[in-house]
Amino acid sequence: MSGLLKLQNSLTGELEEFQPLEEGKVRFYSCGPTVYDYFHIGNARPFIVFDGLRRYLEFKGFDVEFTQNVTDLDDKIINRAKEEGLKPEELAEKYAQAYFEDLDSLGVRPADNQPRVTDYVEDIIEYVEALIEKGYAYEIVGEVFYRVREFEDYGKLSGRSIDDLKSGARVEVDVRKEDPLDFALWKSSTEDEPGWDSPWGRGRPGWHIECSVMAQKTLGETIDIHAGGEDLIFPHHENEIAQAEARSGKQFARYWLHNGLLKIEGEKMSKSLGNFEYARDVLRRHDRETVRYFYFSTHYRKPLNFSEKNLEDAASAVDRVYELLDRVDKLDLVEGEGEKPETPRGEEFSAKLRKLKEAYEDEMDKDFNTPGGLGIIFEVVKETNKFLDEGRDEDLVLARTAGELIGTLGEPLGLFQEDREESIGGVEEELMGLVLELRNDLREREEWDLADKIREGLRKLGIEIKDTETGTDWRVNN
RNA sequence: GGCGGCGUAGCCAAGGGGCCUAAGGCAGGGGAUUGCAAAUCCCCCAUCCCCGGUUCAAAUCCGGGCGCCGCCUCCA
Repeated sequence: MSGLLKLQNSLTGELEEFQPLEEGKVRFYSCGPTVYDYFHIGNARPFIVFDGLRRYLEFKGFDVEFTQNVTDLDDKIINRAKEEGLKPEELAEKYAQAYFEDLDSLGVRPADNQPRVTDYVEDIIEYVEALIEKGYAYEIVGEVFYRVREFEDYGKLSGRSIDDLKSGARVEVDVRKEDPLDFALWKSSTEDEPGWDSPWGRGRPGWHIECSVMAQKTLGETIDIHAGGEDLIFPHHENEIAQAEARSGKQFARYWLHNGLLKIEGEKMSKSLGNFEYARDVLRRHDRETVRYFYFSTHYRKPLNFSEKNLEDAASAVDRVYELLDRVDKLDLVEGEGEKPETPRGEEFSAKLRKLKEAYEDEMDKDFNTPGGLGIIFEVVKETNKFLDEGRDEDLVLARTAGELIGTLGEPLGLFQEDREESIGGVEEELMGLVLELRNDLREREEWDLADKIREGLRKLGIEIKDTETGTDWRVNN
């Protein structure tokens, strides 16, 4: 019987035990991108982190239905399309494609539902009509606004009152609105802007409505988890709550989760500041597991500083695990043998593995504490190395159990899942075999100078070799 | 100005009243192993931002500083 997962709920500000509305089934919505550009490495944080949480929920045995929207209709898209000389829908399609590619490169599993705003315009119109009917929205010459004062709980997520907001408001006042804080549900479109016919004339949805609609359409009126970057708390998520709860009269999302922002040189990474780097560019320098490790090495709610040094450290850390996994593979252990330890040291090792697995879950259950979980994985690595250093006996197969455990514990993080066997293949592969064979002949004759010269030469070519009890291994460094 | 958060080793980062004589990773130093490397193992490397207070006991709670960050405007 595993423990209960606890999550820090932004709505209550407390660490709460996670219980889905329906036993065993989790309805999970995470804010997706507006596809007007490639996403940057800061945008990637929620994608990776909540992909991780989704996987961990499954690890815990939940059936998870996961929705992540694609906002393919927005003013930013319209503006960007003009710059690139494309139609808005062409531009959106281009970057939606890129988004899926980049997610795949990052090892993010596709969501179960990936609704696009343009497919939900009819639903949005109906939704807005319902809000008008209930008195939560009003039309002014072709535009519809949400009546913030009408929604009693307005501000409950971001912890502010309407009056606080007004005093600090930097919003330019639209004189037509009843209240400066009222926000657009529907905007009118000019001839050259994308538009749909509606009861209020030709227009398009406002900024926040799409998430409420698509979340509820795909997952139901009350969802379990709603997640996104902490910069979305206000106004985006606050407005989503206002729309959704006004319409359904029910709680919209039971657990609100927010990830901390990625910083670069101490400042938030953002498109408007221009201090960002595209995820796809980072992936040219670092492999996906390095990038994932980097994100999971800090708790998801905390700010995280992006730097090349941090990524390099992450790469070294990931390598340490693969060294061990590789070491286990090289043992050529037979499948299906040795489930039960036969020696005292085997017993002991086995018991340690069981304890570490529990410890991992204990850590991860504390608000998805991935740094804690990673710490445990490294303890498995150390224990297994020690176990192997002690020598070979009939319990050696337990090393395979340990290797599998690392795969199991790494799965929610999308780490340690790769088969890192180098196979550059073909002639090169055979050439390497020949070179190493020759070098080993030299070593046998104790012609160290020549053997070392070969090693050094290979190193300069980016090929690292190491001599082990079982032969000489090599790998290409990028 | 309002609201929220953060400050732990050279760097990254868990811990959140006693099991902390503070996990884990990276880097560094010493040792074992090795022909030498690499990998691995062992050892070393932190008065937990400052000042007060509560308590038998505080990195952990409270108060006050100082510093940093986010939101209040499109933003993950």
